[in-house]
Amino acid sequence: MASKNETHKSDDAAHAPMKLGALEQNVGYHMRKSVLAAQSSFLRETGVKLMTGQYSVMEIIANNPGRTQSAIAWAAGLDRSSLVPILNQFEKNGTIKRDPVANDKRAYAVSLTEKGEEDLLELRGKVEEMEQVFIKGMGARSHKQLISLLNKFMETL
Amino acid sequence: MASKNETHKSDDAAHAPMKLGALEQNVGYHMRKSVLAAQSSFLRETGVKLMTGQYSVMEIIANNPGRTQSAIAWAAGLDRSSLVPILNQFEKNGTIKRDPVANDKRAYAVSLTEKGEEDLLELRGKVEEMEQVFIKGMGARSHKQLISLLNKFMETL
DNA sequence: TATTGTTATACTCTATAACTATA
DNA sequence: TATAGTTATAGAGTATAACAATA
Repeated sequence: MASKNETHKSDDAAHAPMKLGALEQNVGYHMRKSVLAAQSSFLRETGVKLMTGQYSVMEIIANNPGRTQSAIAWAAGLDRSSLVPILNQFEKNGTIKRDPVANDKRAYAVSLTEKGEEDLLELRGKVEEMEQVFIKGMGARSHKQLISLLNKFMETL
Repeated sequence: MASKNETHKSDDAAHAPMKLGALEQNVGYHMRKSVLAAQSSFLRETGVKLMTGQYSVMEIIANNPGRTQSAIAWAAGLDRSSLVPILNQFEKNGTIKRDPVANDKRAYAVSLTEKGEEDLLELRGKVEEMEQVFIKGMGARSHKQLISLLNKFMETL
């Protein structure tokens, strides 16, 4: 940020009384704001600047070792082509490996390396620490309910 | 998307059985996925490709006419500099105008033009149509609760 | 000195289309 | 013909730093 008055942490007197109108009942607005706030909060607390979705991709690979890139992209909600640079970076870092698939020479079986497993453990620790802040802040019940309602929301799309 | 098997609308047999592991209890993952899904869903239904936050900025201006760019940026969760190209575009389209401020020659009082009001009305109609799909899909009670929980979530940050 | 708006710049994230090598 | 991965390319969307004008 270029100045200090633009974070939502401090509601500056000069800005605070802003009306939202129709935005107030708009799920998209609240979700977008929550995501942005959560991202900068995570960066602030952990110092880790996550490439959006990087952690998600790692968890998906960890939980589904040996799957193809297409399957991973699908699970992450990304295009095949969008996953390529992410996996290239991971491979370069020694986080993942691409093994040949038995009966299909076009595809790769993607999995975490040992280093990848270690990296994930560390990253997951930080993510879960953050999650605990949320859980304590809003209550375990609300936290659980929020996830449940987000899933319900996605089902309507 | 480059192929048809990567949308979450169709859960293709080849991809469907993917485990999420720790992601399952991760609010950020679910929020991010919801936002992405909602965006592409809005594009699919309305054909309107909204610059992220464009609608939000219009509503903020409409509900707080005459405020400065800094105040608007703050309310939208953006940096001052990030708002400039958005407002330039709006000004070029004849959506907003920048008037001088009485006692401060540095600042502009931003407001919608008549055309801007009309544009917003049309856009708001489409957004509210989409919102009705959500409300019908998940139930008015859950919809309201989701917004409430998102606000609660943001307070923890 | 501090603030408003702006510019210049750069980086992240994502997609589309076309290519290659297989199937 | 169709699919898996890749490349080349482009376009949002955002931020930081530095600047001119003004406070």
